[in-house]
This record gives sequence, structure tokens and C-alpha cells, in this order.
Amino acid sequence: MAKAPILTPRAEDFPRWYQDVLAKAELAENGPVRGTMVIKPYGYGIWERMQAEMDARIKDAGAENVYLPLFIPESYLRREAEHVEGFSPELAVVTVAGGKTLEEPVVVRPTSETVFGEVMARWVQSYRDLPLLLNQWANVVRWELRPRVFLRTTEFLWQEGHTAHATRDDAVACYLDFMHYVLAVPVQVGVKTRRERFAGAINTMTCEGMMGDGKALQMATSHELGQNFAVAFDIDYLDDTGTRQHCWTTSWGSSTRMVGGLVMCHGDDAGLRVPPRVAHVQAVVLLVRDEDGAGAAAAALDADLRAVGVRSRLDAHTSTSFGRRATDWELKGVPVRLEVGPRDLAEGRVTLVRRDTGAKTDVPIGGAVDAVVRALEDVQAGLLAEATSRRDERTVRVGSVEEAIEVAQTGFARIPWSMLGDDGEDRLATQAITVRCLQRADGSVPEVVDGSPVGEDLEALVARSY
RNA sequence: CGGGGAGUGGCGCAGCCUGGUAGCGCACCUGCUUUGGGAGCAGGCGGUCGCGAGUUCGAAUCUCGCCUCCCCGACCA
Repeated sequence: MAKAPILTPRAEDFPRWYQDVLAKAELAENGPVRGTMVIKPYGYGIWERMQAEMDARIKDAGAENVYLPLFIPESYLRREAEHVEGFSPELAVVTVAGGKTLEEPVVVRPTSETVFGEVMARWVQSYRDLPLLLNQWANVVRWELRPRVFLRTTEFLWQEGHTAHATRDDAVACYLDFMHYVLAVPVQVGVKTRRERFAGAINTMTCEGMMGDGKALQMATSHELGQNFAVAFDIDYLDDTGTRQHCWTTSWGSSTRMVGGLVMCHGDDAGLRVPPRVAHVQAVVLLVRDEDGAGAAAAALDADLRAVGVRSRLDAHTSTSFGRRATDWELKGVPVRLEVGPRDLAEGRVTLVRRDTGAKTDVPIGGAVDAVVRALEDVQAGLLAEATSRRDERTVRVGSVEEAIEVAQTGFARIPWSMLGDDGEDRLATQAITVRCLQRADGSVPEVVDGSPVGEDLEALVARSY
């Protein structure tokens, strides 16, 4: 008799499946205030891995970490007209504190361009101070009407980089490598259209990933702020001729939304599948029954794995049935599982199970550690390959807005930008479809001049999105 | 803000119409038997039924008021 599925099948109701995975894999739950989330140890462990990998890349790119305040004077936001206009609907504002009504309300940061602007204005005096490359890890608050855990929460954790340059300069491009190499999510990099641009930027670039249901998720962004914030906050320097100049600034961010993207990109009907490089538990040694020395053998394998740097965990909770524990680790998406029981030991072997394919193989106990290390590499590559082929199969080049709407029901449509334009964007919007980004025909990022991407071969990547 | 629902052990729900000992599933605790794919049986812990007033001998249930939350319609990591 077939048992009821543990999770809602993805094909039946994808959003419900997503909720089920968050609960069953113990990633997060809702907080007491609508839109807030409690990130549980297993979910936070994944975020910590993301932070470690991102932080290393940010530092490689030359940026240093700082911490700026959570509270921002309301007047700061008003200094950049587009910025305040864009963010005001989602601001949380403190008007009472210390038992008194504040003379000037204080805003809980929705992002920190304004405080960075004020700080940079003081720190930058000379062209010798440039470029100034800063980053901070922080929480931010944007009051959400339609929250979804990890994907769109009122408070979220992120990394925000802020840089100042003497000339218009490239933003840091470490996201692509991180998404591809660590998260195994093949992202499309392009520029946002005017209407999707960050409030106050002259150009916004985005990394768009395709989820398991063909919808898009913006997984990171980077903004060229031009001289807008430099003018508003007097971020000036003296150049080598002694002339006062405005800086050019950028900002770029990635957030806990990536955890949601990870779930929706790699999860299957049996639960989460975590790519080994971002897995906080890479392998679990699952003791079947503690008989005939199986317990000692399992503990030894776990220790051997950790000795070679595999993030391994021993599950010797034999008071819980084997099947239950196997299912739970599958829900959590641990990439590789080693099953150790008396039956295996009698034959001098253990059972290795790959989470991505479900394939089971018997390996000699002496070669188990090497087999796990190899399997981790295979799972990493397998997940990337699977996500890439899905993206490629579901990305279709079209020649009309009607076709684009059709294709966007199941994936991404590529349509010549000249065929779409502002009117086309309106037509798509009525179907809940948006232009995710603009690219050149070869998929490269176009140049942006005076706020508009240029090139004869511009294409719009359109899709439904989260 | 406009339309539709719901508030009952930790979670998911029934009971309300027709007032009378507060119930079920999951989870949790104890014991025994189990353990190679979601264990079984037995016994247990846990709830001033969203808040306030009213009707009544008696209110989860009927009446009135209030509060909160959820679902569907414009922008954002």
C-alpha cells in the first residue's frame, strides 16, 4: 500500500511544497510578527556557509567589513529624492523611544546607502582615498504586505557592499562565481529595465535564477548609483590637480533570500537537496542497528570523514527506526549518506547513498572515506547539471509578445527588446510577467549609457517571478 | 483600503445548528516488543474554548460589542 507523501508533490502545488520543505527540513518558521521568521539551526547553518563563501569572495575583491547603525535619521533618506520615494511605502519608523516622542523620527534601515553616503563623505578627502570598498553584514527591514519565508520577509539578513570611485567603475562581480560554484545555481546576469531599477540608481544589474517550477528569482543585485548619492551626501575628493570632484558610488547585495532560492532550485519531491559546498552537513553516517560492532565502526567512519575535512555527522539514535531517520536526512537534503549495519560489516562494506540521484552503492569499508569525497564532488556537479539543463530547456527565444506570454508560463522567454519596449512591459504585467533583465543576444551584460542599455541585439528575458 | 474565511492542549482540526462531564489526529512522556525505508501495543501529561458584557439554574455552543489572524487584487534583496 502506498503511503501518503510526506510533502505535497511539487507538480501539485509548488508553493505548498515549499512550505512543507521549510517545516520538515527544519529550516525556519514564522515569527510572532507577520513577515518575520525564526531561522532554525539547520537553516542557519546553511546561511552561515553562504556567508563564509561570500565573505571570502568579497574580501578577495578588496572590500573590508564595517558595521553601520540600524537606525537612520529620517532626514537622511529624504536627501535623495528617488531613494525616499522608492522606499517610503515599506519603511518602519520609530517615533517613540525612551518613553518620549522623538523630535526627529528614526527609520529602521531598509538598506544603508544613505548612512554609507554620510560616512564616505567624511572618510574620502583625496583621490588617494579611492577607491573605498566597504561591506557590511546586517539585518534590514522592509515592511512586506505579502511575506514568504526567506523569499520576502519583513526583516532579512544580508550583505551590502558600498563603494566609492574616482570614475565610473565596474561593480564587484563575485556573485556569479558564488552562485555557480557554491550554490550550483546557473544564474542569468543582466541589467534591469528602468521600472525595475533600484531607487536612486542609474543602473541595476541582477542575477536571476530559475526555480524548479520555471519561475525566476532575483538572487542578488548590484547598482551603479552614478553621482546621485555623491551629490546628495557631498562625497567629494580633490583630484591630483587640486580640483574638487564628486565620487561615483556603487552598492550590491545578497540576502537570506538565497536560502529560499536554494530550496526551490534544487529541492525534489523527497525534500531539500543541498549542494555539498554550501551544505553545513555534507555527510551523515547512519547507524542501522548497534550490533556486532556496527556502532563503533560508524563512529570511526564519522571521525575519519571529519579528519579529512568532510562536514560529517553521526546518527546513532537507534531508538528511532531506521526508515524514519533515513527519511528525515533525505528531507534535510544531506548530500551523501553512509549506512552502517551489522549486515554491511559482515561483508566488510558500507552502503553509500547519493541524495541527488538516490543511487545506492556498496563500498569497501576501507575505501568509504574516498568514496564519500568523490560522491560529494559528483553531487555538486550533478545538481548544477540538472539545474542548468532545466534552465536551458525552459528558456525559449520568441518573436512576439504573445509567444513570450505563452513561454513564460513554464520558464523564461527571450524576446528582442526592440519588440517589447515600455508598452510590451505593460502587456506582460497584466499576466504577472516581468522583464527579469536585459542581455545581449549572446547572454552577456550590455553597456548602459545615460541610464539606458545600448546595443542593436538587446534581448529581454521575461518570466513570472517570486 | 475593497471582497471571502477563521479564532478550541505545541501543531492540525471536530464539537456550536438543537446550551448540560471539552474531544480526535500528530507531537510529547513511561513501559514492553521492535529497528536494512515514515514502527506497534498499552498507559499517561497537557486546554480559564480570542477578549468583554448580556441571556440562563447552567454558555465553546445563544445575543451584542471589541480584538486578532489568514486567503485573493499595485512596488521591492
